[in-house]
Amino acid sequence: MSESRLRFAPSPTGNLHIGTLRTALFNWIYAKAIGATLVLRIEDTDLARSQVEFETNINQGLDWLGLTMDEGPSQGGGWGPYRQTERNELGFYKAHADRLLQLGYAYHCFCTEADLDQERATAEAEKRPYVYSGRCKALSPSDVQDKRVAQIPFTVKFSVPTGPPVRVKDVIRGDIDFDRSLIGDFVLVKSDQTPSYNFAVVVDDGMMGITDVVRGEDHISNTPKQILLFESLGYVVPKFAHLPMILGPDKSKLSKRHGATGVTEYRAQGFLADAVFNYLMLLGWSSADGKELMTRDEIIHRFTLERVSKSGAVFDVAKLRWMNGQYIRRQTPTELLTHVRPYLSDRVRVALEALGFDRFQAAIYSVRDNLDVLTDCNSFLEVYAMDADSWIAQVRGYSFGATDLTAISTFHAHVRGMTEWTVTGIESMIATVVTETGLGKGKVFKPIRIATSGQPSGPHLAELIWILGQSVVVQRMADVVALLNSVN
RNA sequence: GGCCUUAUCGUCUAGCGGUUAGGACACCAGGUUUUCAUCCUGGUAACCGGAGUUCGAUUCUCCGUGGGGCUACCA
Repeated sequence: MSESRLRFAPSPTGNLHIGTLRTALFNWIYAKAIGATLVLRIEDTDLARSQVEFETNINQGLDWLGLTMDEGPSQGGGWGPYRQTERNELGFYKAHADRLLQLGYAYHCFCTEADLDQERATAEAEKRPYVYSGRCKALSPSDVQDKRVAQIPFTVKFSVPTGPPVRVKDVIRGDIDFDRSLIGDFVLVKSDQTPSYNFAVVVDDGMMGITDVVRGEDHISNTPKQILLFESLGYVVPKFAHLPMILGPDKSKLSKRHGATGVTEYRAQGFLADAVFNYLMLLGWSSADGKELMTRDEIIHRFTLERVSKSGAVFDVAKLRWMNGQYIRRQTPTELLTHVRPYLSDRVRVALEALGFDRFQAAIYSVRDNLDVLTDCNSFLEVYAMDADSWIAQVRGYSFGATDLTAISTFHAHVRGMTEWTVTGIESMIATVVTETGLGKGKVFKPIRIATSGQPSGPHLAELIWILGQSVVVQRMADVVALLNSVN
């Protein structure tokens, strides 16, 4: 049993994003691969943007993908609470800030936003990189006391100690050095007395015993700050692994302007959780044996951080759709029915349910090769849902020739006389029609297909006829024969 | 602007000094199928540029160039 503890730490400031989900996925897989505990921590310190509904959405997304968490707000665990607002109420961050203040690693800063803007503007005018001047560090204890008594708003800032470059040891990217003089003193506690992101992360990772941090590449430049904090606080610095970014077609960070980014949207479009899971794993990681279609277990057994790539990956919906189709085709009739059912339009669903369970299931299974996403199902299932009026209207649209009439009437005679209604029976019956009429396959199948379904293409003909049912087919053939005779 | 990072077919990627540079998606062409689709077979298509190291660089080093991220009292 490994002592490793990983964490997935989303902030509920929006619906679960596909990129965030990817991070969760890699954490989950890695946790399974090394037998680690995976913690869900809700980073809701941004009071203005955090909302409960987003946390709900995140949980739903994780559930959908089957990304179970070992500890978290709803799972509980011995290292809670798991929401930063709750941890703040317990004074965790305040205690750590006080400790840093006492140790001299932090100081009170009374600079206003305007002060800081000015510093920034000056730096820019002088074309020199901006770092906070640290002027409040020079305040004497009595000055600080006076300002606090006067209730002047303040932040607590970390005083970056001088020293050699901070080295981030990244499992995926190797060592990355950062010059401390360029880091600049940064905010630990905001003026509303909530912790800043970098501070909260370190306090929580430290307190929760996190050993491995797997997160997006966009956090790399935060890492030196966090390392400094871990060290100042006396916590063991965890191992870091920064995942490459997921990009839009224009190669910039995947965002809303590229289209759907919400996990919920992909579910709504009819993507299967397994397909999304598999596809997302292939964005920035590949198995040593080159296999692409893999079950979760197969991925777990093959996964290593060493095989994660370093460059960003463009999200390609076309490949996701292909993969989804592959997963759809691997479903059993029962599984497919379960997955397709929620996507059926009311009209199609009612019509199909009227066929009885067996034919309902068979109807859905008969169109599986046509589906890329589940929402495609309605258009392909339309043949089964067509009422007599629209069927006859379709049939009238075609001009049948003499051989067509022969094929249809011969078929009519046989189908009427069938005593056992099975797909194989229908297949051999159609074969009989072919030999009996002496017409080629094409000259028989096509008119029969149009006469029975009103469509020039669709599911396998014998299956189609079986699902439509004997009475419907016989009735339709009688109607078509009558129609054609009246026209001639 | 500064810091960090990255660079193989259009896209996802394999490659870890010597390969006909491989696979997948997409695309194109055949085939199977009563039809659409599926499926099968084949094809087009890539090492960003320049120096260096080396007998030999896609691979190692440096410099460019392109891309990306960060640069907040957002996470």
